Amino acid sequence: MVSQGKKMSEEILTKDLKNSDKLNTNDKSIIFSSLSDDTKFEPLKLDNRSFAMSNNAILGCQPMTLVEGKLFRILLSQITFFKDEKTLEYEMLPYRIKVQDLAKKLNLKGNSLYNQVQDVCISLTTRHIFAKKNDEWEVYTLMSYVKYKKGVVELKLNNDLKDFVYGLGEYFSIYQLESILSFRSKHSLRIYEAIKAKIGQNKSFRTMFNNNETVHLSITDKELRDITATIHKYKQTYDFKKNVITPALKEITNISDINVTYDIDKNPQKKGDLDLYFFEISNKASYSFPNIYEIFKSSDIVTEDYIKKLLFATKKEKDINHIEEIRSLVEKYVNNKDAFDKNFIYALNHSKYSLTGYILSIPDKNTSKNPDFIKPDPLTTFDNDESSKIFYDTFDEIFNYWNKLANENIISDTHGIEHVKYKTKKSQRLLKNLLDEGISPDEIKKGIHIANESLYFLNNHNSFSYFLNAENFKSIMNNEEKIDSTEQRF
DNA sequence: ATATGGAGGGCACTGCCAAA
DNA sequence: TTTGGCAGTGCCCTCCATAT
Repeated sequence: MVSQGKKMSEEILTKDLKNSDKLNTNDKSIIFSSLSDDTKFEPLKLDNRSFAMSNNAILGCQPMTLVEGKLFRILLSQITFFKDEKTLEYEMLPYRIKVQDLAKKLNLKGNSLYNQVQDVCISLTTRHIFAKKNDEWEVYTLMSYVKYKKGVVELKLNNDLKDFVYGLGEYFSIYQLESILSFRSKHSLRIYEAIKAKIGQNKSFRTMFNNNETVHLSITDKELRDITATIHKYKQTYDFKKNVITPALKEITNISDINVTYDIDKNPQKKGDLDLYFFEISNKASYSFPNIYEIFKSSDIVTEDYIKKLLFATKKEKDINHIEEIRSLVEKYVNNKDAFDKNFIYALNHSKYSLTGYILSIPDKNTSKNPDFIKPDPLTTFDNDESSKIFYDTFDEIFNYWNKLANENIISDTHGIEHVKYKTKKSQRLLKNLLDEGISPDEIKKGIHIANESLYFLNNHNSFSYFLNAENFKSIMNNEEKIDSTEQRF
């Protein structure tokens, strides 16, 4: 079927998907010979982080299978940007992941996991996104390349996607990956995304949805067929409803955070109105999603990567230099859900100005433009003034020791004493947890010293708050933190 | 135009066995 | 033990014949 030799890789990349399952792709030494050992990469982390996609992309046409769609979204959820020093352009990093881990995430079963993963990765390179607006249209291929070597696949998204998928649209949508990966039908996935995007880009829909009110929106037949990539399929409308819309809405209602039903216009004024579907969407009250607060609540998840992603999604790449400040503010709010939701998300949605500057103005009610401004409450409570004083004295002692070491050593100037941002309520809360577990201030200072000595900070876990996290602290004290060369970042 | 009940092809999933 | 091949099963997706 496939000729042997150097032509093979070329053939695979240009092959029509229908034939890809018949390819003999076992000769990895030929196909992947160009993968060098020292290729830098960002490890693909398999958690439940959200991902962002512009509404232009969501409402466009994405013809691909269910598994391909899931893999694409896993990749989107893991995007990390780096700045090319020469061109000053931002590029998306390639990802590497063990085949086993990827198969697990994609819920692939059976024993030929390597072939299944290989097949879906290769077929993804043949896929594209298509968006049309009036008489303009755009098509993007998804992948730059896919490589495999020694149990690890390396995937790189097409760098041009960063504008289309991430930045171009005024609106973007954030979803939790977990729900997306649960769908068993590709139509469910796409219709769900479209509904969320349409709610997200309309202010009154958004408000109603967040207030658990029922949202009514209409989608034309044409639009729905674009979204589901069924424009030339299901010529009988009834079939389309029966086999696409109805099952998809059923699955969405069963699995996701929303309930959806639909109806058609029973009394059309004009003939064209026959093509209109009316969707009725309600928020499942018990399900808090998608929620940036939840994402940021854990210090383990407030990563630079995620903030970068939000910045790109809101076209605020310039603010990347202020990630630490943003993170600091997040930490300040992190125990106050109302303040966080109202203030931070407001800033995110009103990114007319510099996002950083705008967010940083929020703590001052006088300068905040947010009409619903909520001043965050004190985050730590004590029985009496005396216990409060003892705690804050202890905190100052630890904090000053941290800064003393930072000033004397070469850790990083971001830990210098001028950066009082680390003296946040969150840090205080974390310290309180440590003290409550019976760990003495002296032991904590010893931990700072050990961390400082042990190259720990080189492994990107270099914030005061991270250090004070009980779990992280214990692992440092037990010397469990190891520098793994396969997990270095740029 | 709406509704019913499929066929059939392929996708997703599973288990068994062989090979390395 | 890990990985790959393969066949069987059931579901997803699409299309169609027929009836109301």
